[in-house]
Amino acid sequence: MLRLSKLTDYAVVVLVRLSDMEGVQTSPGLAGATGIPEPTVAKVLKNLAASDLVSSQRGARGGYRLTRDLSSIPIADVIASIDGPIALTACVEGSGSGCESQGLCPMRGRWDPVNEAIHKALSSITLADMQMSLLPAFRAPDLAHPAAFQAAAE
Amino acid sequence: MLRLSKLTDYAVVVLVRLSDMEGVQTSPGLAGATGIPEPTVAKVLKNLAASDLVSSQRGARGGYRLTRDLSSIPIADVIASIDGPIALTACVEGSGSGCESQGLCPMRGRWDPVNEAIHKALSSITLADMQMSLLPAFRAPDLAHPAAFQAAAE
DNA sequence: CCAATCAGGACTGAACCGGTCCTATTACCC
DNA sequence: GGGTAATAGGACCGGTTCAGTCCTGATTGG
Repeated sequence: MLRLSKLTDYAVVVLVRLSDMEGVQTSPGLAGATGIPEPTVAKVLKNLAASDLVSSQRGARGGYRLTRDLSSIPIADVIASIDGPIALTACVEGSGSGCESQGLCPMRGRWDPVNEAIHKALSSITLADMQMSLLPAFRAPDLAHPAAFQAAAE
Repeated sequence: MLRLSKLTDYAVVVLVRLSDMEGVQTSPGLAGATGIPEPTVAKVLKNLAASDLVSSQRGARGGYRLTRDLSSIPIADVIASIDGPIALTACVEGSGSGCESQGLCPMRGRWDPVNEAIHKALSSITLADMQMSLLPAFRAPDLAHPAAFQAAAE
C-alpha cells in the first residue's frame, strides 16, 4: 500500500500554489486559496520552513515564500520534510527495541537496495513535474484549484 | 516515512527460507524455522498463495512450495500480495468519498508519475537481490536465520 | 474414519495519524 | 510605545488502521 500521509499531499498543493503567487503569502491566505483548513496549512508550512523549502517572515505583514524554484524541489524533499526520512522498515528509523542491542538484526540490510531505489526514484521527480501532470482545469485560475471536497463542507 | 507493513518483511523471510528448503513445507514447519509465530506465518502464506507466489497443497502431508525462482519474483509482487496494490494516495485506492462523485478531483493525476516511478523501482528488484544483500551470517545455515528478537522470547 | 493441513473470515488491542488548539515570540504600523 | 498581525512550537484528542490471534470449515492422506 505504501501509504503516503495526506499532509504531504497538502504540502504539494501549498507549494505549487505558492509558486503561482507573487511575494509573501500568509498561511490564512493560502488556506483560503487552497480550501485546506487553516490550522493544517499552518502546520504544513511550519514543517516546510523547518526544512528550508520555504522561508518565513514573522510579524505583521509576514508570511512564507519559496526558497527555490519548483523544478529544484524533488518530491523526496517534501516527503522527508513532512513524513520524516524515507525508509520502509521500522528497523531503520530508531525504534530501538532490541534490534541494535542484540547486535544481530535479521533484517539488517535486507531492505537497503529497496530503500535506495525508492529514494532515487523520488529524487528524480520535482514539483514542477507534478505541477505539469495536473489537469489544466486545476492549475490555479483563481481559487478553483484545490480540495473540492473541503469547499463542499462550507 | 513510507511505512511498509511488517507482514511484508515476514513474507520475504518466509519466501527466502522456502527457497532454501526442498520439497513441500508446512506452515508450522516454516514458523519453527523462521521464529515467526505460526498464525502469522499462516496468514502470510495464505496471502502469498492467493497471489500465486507459492502453490499450496491441502490435506495431510500438504504444505507450500515456491512457484518460481527467487530471481523471478520482484519485490513489488510481494508487497502487492500482502499490502494490496502499490499506490500512495487514498484517492487512488477507492476511498470513494466524494472524489469521483464530484467529477473534480484536485489531486487527480498529480501523484501518477510518482506512483509510476516507485512501481518501476520496486519491480526492478527481485527477492534474489534481497537475499544477496543479507549478511552471510543470516543466510540460513539451519535456523539461525530469522527474527532474533522472537527467539529471545522463547 | 481420523488426523493433519490449508482456506477464509471475524475479532481485539495497540499504535499511528490527522486535525485542532493554546501559548509564546517577532515584527510592522499607527 | 502600544496594538495588531503573523509565525513557532508545542500538547492534546478522536478516528482509523494494522498486527496478531482465533475459530470454523474444506480437503486429502493414511
